[in-house]
Amino acid sequence: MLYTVSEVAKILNVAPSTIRYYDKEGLLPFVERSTGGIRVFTEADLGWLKTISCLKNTGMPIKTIRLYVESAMQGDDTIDTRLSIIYEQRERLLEQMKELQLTLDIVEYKCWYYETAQKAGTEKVLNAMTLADIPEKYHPIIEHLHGKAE
Amino acid sequence: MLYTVSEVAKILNVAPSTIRYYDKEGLLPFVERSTGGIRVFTEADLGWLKTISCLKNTGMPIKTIRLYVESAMQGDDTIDTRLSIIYEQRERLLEQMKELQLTLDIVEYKCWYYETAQKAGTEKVLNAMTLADIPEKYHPIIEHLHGKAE
DNA sequence: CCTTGACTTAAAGTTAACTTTAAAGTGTAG
DNA sequence: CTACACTTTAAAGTTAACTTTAAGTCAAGG
Repeated sequence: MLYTVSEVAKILNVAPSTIRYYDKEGLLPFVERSTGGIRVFTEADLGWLKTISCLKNTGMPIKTIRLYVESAMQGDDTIDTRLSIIYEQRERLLEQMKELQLTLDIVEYKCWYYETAQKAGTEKVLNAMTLADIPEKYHPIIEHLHGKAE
Repeated sequence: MLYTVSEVAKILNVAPSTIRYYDKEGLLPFVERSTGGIRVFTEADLGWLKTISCLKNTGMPIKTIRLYVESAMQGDDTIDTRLSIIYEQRERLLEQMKELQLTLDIVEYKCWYYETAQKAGTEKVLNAMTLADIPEKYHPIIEHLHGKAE
């Protein structure tokens, strides 16, 4: 199965211009061209693009992705380089997981907060509460924010 | 306890100019000034800033944060608005969690891939492998990428 | 009082990641 | 063979989120 730029773009849910931009930035050195100069994507290319898309969506800058892809093109001499890029990315992902979890905790507290305010029709009921009135699972996050609940 | 711009910046691990930029963009309407016009942050302001920082770090655009903060300043009439902003953010966070988990799965597979290549000194051993030679836990991710392993 | 370091603003500059535009070429269906 | 949708490129434009600069103001120690 072979794909055009637009088909690949549709699968990855991005604009065709984005794919061309990635190519121009050296992220897709493996993509071949037809005799007329048109990009032809293979199934394997699509696998690469899915990986690239994931790395980009979780914050790896394009320059770093290029370094990784270029290394992979150069073969066995660059295994160490690629392994260390991947290790670093794993660290960053675990960091991001933690940040995401903290934000989710805050957001779930806010959900409870505004649902309570909505039922009462006012935030006053919440300002009047002490810690004892607030479900225990929200206590750590309130402590984290450390000021009054908003 | 009161704080200056630089102190707050240090606590949140950002540049002081970033805090001033957030203020200019209307993210900090609650921050008061000294008679001389210098920003004075309270403990409660810091709580706000931690929330804002989390929302921003998990991809909420500054315009949306402003909408949320401005609503909070307007009191009880905006409880519905704020609740829906928070619900939407929760959706986005759960989406991000999924994307992050997928990327982490890919990255862990790559760790195994390059560690194996490193031990052998070449990627050839991996190209020669069939699915049966690869630990089962990586099968779903290989299927997701669908092309050959890189 | 004066120095010094941190604060203030407005405005311009930077960077990353695209997107748009324009002009031209490709490939396929009728 | 021609029409037409889709592809190509280079170059310019856009947007978000800061950062830097410049010119000035504030506040605490000596």
